[in-house]
Amino acid sequence: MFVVENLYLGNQVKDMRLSPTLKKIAEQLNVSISTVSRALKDHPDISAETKQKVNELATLIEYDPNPYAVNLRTHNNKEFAIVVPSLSNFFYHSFISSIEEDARQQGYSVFIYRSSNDPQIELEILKSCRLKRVSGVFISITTETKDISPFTKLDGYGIPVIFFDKVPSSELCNKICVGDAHAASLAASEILKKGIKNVLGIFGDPNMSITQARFQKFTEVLAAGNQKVQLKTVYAISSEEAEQVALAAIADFKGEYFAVFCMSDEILAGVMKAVQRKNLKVLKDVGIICISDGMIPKLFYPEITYAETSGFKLGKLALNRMMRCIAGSSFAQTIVDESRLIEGGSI
Amino acid sequence: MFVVENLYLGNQVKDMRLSPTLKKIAEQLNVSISTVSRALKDHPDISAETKQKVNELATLIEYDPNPYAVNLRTHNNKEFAIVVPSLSNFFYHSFISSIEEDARQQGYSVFIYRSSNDPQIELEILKSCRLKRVSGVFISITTETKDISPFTKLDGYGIPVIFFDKVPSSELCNKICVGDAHAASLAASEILKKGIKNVLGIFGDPNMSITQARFQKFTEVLAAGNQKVQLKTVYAISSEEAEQVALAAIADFKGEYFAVFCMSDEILAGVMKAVQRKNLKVLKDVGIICISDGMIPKLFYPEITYAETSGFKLGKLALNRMMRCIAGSSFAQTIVDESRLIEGGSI
DNA sequence: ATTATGACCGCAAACGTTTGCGGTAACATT
DNA sequence: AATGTTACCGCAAACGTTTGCGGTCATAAT
Repeated sequence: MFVVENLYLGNQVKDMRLSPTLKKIAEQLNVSISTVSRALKDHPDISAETKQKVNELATLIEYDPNPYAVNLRTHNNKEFAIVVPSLSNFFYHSFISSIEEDARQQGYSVFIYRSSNDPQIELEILKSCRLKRVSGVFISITTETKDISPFTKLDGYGIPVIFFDKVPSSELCNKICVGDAHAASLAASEILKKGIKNVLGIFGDPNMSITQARFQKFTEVLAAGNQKVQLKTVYAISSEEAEQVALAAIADFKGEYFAVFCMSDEILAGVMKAVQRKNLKVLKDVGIICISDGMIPKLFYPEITYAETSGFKLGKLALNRMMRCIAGSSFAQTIVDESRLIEGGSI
Repeated sequence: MFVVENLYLGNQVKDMRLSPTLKKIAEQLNVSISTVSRALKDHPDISAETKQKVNELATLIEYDPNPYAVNLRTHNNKEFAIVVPSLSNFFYHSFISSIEEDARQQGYSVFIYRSSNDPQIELEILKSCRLKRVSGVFISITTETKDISPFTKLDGYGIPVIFFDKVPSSELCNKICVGDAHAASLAASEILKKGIKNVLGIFGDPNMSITQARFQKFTEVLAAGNQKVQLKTVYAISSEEAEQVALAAIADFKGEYFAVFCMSDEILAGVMKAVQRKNLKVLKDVGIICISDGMIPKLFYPEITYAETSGFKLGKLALNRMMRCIAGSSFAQTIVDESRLIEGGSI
């Protein structure tokens, strides 16, 4: 690391304090502040002539209302908060990206908060949201979050809370989630369709509801098929563990064809490393299928077939729901985004 | 997608308006608002007894100052803005993550804005930052941004602007950037060290300064080596293009060993697809080296050797610099984070 | 000539803080 | 007894808006 110190910037601290205000416009034009305020919002009480004068001066000096003053009066700002356990995850990125895009178009800004999967931090963040009187909160809760009363409390304050991805089990809240069961069943069906005999299913943290849902449906669909499939399931809570599991399986199956189902990108990453390490040819030596947002699967050749869980789509759905809530809807809705199978040629 | 409508939430809109304020505490305790305000900030003028009463009631009714009122008075909020061209990029994620982490600890919140690489949107975002009177802005500018006066204007308003990653060429601003030249030279040196004869260098958009810096240094170092290396350089502006280029090269070299230098993750992704498609063994048949944040290289086996550009480290540096600016530093500093080589066994 | 009707505009309070300044009482100092 | 200190506290203005209400004119209706 190296540093270059450059020229002195001088003290041109043109203080914020002298930024354009209604008062300044009013003084300039010899009218009252209220008149200026009303003129700018095209109030019928103000004459066309005055409106014009005001607007001209306003654009000239680049007037813009002070959002803090406005909020103080109206209790109405245009800010959303998105709270996620972690940012190192492509799914959240696309979700955030999706929200940000639409929100900006509607004049909203978005705060990003990261709970680090710590319920304590999550609470602090919620508090911050309450204090800031954000217009709404999108949140994917931590795996440890048990008590959802802080969220309903926020809702009670008039701040809609939309849960997404990691959602509480309660039905008295707005939830937008990935169709875990559906995605798992898509993958399982695909395996059945290909008539594969040996299957290794690798799943994530068994304590997470998402894992349970995927596990349950995957095994169920596979069992319900009218073919005899040999299924082995394992939990792996990290990429490395997944790699180990896969290596062991490769040794076990000694040359026999088998398919691996990876519940998540993380697991897929580990599995693919094992596959490459053992120099197996995907599709020919081993079949791979996973549930993913779609970024990682596209890094390999052949691309990995996956049941898509689109953060982008989820974002659109969530914002939509949020807007309805703000508009006054008071139903608790659970929206499940069913996924579709994206064929990549890996199975 | 399917939807479940659930129970009616009722009209428990416990309006924000009746949230705890200084006034309410004051009335309860029969003291003045100023006394409450001062008691809460441990002002010496207030007696220990009063302080205690106030604090007790305050925590009881969960008082927290209204940030809008505070800002209106003090012109001082605790919010940073991060502006990036796109969010679909691991580097920015780790940068954001890094900033968010430290910022939160210091009581700051962070806004995320995405310019979509559109200078027009970028301007709007800057305006929004000005209106919100954020405490500081971290920005990676669009590739089209020519005029940096809007940024210096912000600085003039007392809002420090820290450029990162994609930075303007002007030296009158605070810049934190990746050591492009250094990273490129690390990669080139590694290639020389391994005594590789044939090299394919794939670079991104030739109009970007980052590309130019990397290209220039890479070729320079390679040429300066005292070995004869056969270097071919190509620009590829997408993952797909990179794949095509690599496929062509593989055909060209027909079995001869060569190394590929990938300027970015995107290019690496394309190249790796070509390698897998042609069933080449990395390290044995072909050497790979790249510049990366480190996520993608770790998805392969062997892991790809890369010169690290750490968004995480950059974030720390940037926040550090920001704090200094807020504290009053008025030097324009350019900080370059030199990268280090992470050996992955791919070359 | 008086009254009603609009059209247009300003007063002032309120939102919830912060803070300079001034005030009061009690106590210590001459 | 007059003065100086000290410890505590409140007044009021200010930050920049929004908005109900009332006011002033000129013009139209009676």
